[in-house]
Amino acid sequence: MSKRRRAGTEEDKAARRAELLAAARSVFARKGFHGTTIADVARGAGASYGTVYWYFDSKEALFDAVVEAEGEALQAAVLDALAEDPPADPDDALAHTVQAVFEHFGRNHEGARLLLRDSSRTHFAGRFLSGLAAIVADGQDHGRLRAGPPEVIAYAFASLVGQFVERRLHHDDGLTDAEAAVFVVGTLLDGLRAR
Amino acid sequence: MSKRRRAGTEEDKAARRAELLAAARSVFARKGFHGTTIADVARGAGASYGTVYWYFDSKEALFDAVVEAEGEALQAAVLDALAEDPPADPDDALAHTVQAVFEHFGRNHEGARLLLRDSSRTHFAGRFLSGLAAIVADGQDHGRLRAGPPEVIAYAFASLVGQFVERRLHHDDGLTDAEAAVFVVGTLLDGLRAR
Amino acid sequence: MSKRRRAGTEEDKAARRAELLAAARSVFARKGFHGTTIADVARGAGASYGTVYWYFDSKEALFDAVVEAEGEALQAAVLDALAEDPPADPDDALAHTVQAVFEHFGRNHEGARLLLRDSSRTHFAGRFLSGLAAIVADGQDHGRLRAGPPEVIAYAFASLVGQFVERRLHHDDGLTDAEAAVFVVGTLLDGLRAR
Amino acid sequence: MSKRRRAGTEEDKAARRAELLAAARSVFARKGFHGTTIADVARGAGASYGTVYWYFDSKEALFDAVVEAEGEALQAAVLDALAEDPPADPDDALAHTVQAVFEHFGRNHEGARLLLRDSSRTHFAGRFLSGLAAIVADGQDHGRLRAGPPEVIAYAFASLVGQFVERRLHHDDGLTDAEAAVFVVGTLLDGLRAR
DNA sequence: AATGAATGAGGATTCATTCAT
DNA sequence: AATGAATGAATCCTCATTCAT
Repeated sequence: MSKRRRAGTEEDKAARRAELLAAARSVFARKGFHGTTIADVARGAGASYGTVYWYFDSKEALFDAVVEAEGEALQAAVLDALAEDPPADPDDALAHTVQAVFEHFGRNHEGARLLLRDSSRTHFAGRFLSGLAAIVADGQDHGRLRAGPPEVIAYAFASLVGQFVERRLHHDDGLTDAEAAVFVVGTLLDGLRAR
Repeated sequence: MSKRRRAGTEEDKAARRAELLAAARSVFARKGFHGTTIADVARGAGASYGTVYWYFDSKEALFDAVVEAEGEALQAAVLDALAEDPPADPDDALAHTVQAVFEHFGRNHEGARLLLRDSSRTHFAGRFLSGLAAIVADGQDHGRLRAGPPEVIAYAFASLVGQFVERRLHHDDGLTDAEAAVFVVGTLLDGLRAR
Repeated sequence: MSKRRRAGTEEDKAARRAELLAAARSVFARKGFHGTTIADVARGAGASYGTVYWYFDSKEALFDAVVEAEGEALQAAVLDALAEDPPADPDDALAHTVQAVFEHFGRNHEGARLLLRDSSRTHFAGRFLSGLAAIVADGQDHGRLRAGPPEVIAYAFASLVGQFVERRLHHDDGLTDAEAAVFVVGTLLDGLRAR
Repeated sequence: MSKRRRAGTEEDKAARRAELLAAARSVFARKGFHGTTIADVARGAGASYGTVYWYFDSKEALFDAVVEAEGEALQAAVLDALAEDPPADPDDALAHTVQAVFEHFGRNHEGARLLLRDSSRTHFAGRFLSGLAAIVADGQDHGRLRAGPPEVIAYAFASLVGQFVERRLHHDDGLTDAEAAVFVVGTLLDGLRAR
């Protein structure tokens, strides 16, 4: 009578987890953490109420897993982009990275929303910053970037990226994100290169 | 069990409202919209449960009133600062404004949190942006600011301000906000001024 | 500052009570007992919150007073009608009475609703029944009405009246209440007169 | 503190729903819609607070379900009675039907109260009237019933039934409902048959 | 007499989480 | 593994009533 799913090998288990994660991703992105109920997620995954708790300890843990995965996807996207079109010099790396992030989020609104709303919960920036700071430091050492605390500069770029992505999620008017991004980030870079 | 408060003249009423607002401000800043309960606010104001509803129609309305007040405080702070130390030329105005915002939030962490967390609810940025955009446009007309869409540039500054204020709320390490702000905003300005 | 009403002679006091009663009547008729709040009544009377409690002990007492007044108005209307057009013989009295009730409620929808909705609270019928039963008994003694318990017969008439008035409150289609009433009550009378 | 109930097969689920419905029926009948709390119902069913909401969407929905069931029970009772003792001729059908209703409610005070109090909420009459009107029309066509709008006549009978049932709920003095009903409805019928 | 602020006990509803099956 | 019924704490909001002024 009850719609049990197939018995389940190891892969099945992983697949089920992935389904739940996907459903959660979609709902969290759409409704935010507080607006999402476990029931939403279960329904979205075609799973049953308690199943969510078989795979995740709590709503919190589920959210964290979703954000974790999203962060990894972003990182992979950036690495891919850099591998495909390697930056010529250190401070080019900064521009390329930022560009890659914009592009990733341009293709992936759900991910963007996920990492940016409930930001007090995601601490997304943190993950991203150290990498960016390293790039900045490298640019300062070997490129033409002005001196200054790398984490602060990295934070500035991350902020611009985050906010411009968010901007795109809200109004679609005016110039594209991509264009806005190029302009603003370029301007900040110019400032850094100045003198 | 409970002592009734003085019945109240007009001033008393305003005072009571202010007390509730202050309590709400504090709790909302600390716990966010969802994390805050009406009971928290009432307790914080030394008032009784239903009293909150005598002064405000709903939790939502209370939150809006708090945010509204906070926005006005910010605006006043900026105007004061500009009046006290009038900018010499148009693109100085931009720097002064941004500086004033940083300083206001530096003195007023609660306000910062209020306007920045639950940002999807506050729509704080919106109010701020048009003013900033006007300043940018002016700087482009009469100052030395590079051409480019003023709203986008304004958005960039607002983003930096917002994120750096938020940054300060989280980690107190490294250089001061003020310093960070001066550095980053200065850098962006330099970029704008660059040829 | 506070909009005190004129100081108040005895008549003023009575007038105030009447205002409150009128407001209450209107609101209770429209929203029923549970749907009505003291605030509604106060607002309707242009009075202040606590004033209601100066004149009435409780919501319940207020409601009772309204119903009481309404019952008296009905009684007066019926007496008036009978005085103006005195029934020729005892079982005519029954028809006239019922007719008068219909007409009164036809002119006075609010009153009808008041006495008929929340009927478990109004016990309206009770007041009306004894009078009606007396008329029936008289009709049995001196008219052509069939034998049978007068209270039961009275109750039957009251029921028909009440329900047909209520019917009118709900749908305005088909034949008029007056017509329907004449028909049905006439039919019942015919039955009573039969053999 | 609380023992969880058996988890439940399909039948268990239906049984639980039935328990809740029964409890609700009893409480609603006793206290009316407004007087009933969800907690009352839960307690009455030996269930927990939220369980009510597992089976019903809202208090309103619960009430509707109760009324629905009650209406069906009445209908079934009438059909049974007519099947068991088929009316000889068309206007007998009217008497039998009315009689069956009286008897059903005589056995089932809770049901009566349910369908008659909060009547603005139950719209019970509506369901009943069309059937009755058909019977009346038939009686006019093939029986000895006087001409006149069938819905109005049906409404009259329904009113009498309803009010007499309600009467019995309030005072138990004098002659039985059954007797009263027979008398009054018989009288109305006599009127209809007259000439 | 009148006011209206203050109180606080409800009451409906939601939802994360548990657990028997 | 999976189900989904059961739980009950938590929360928003309403409103009759009181009472200091």
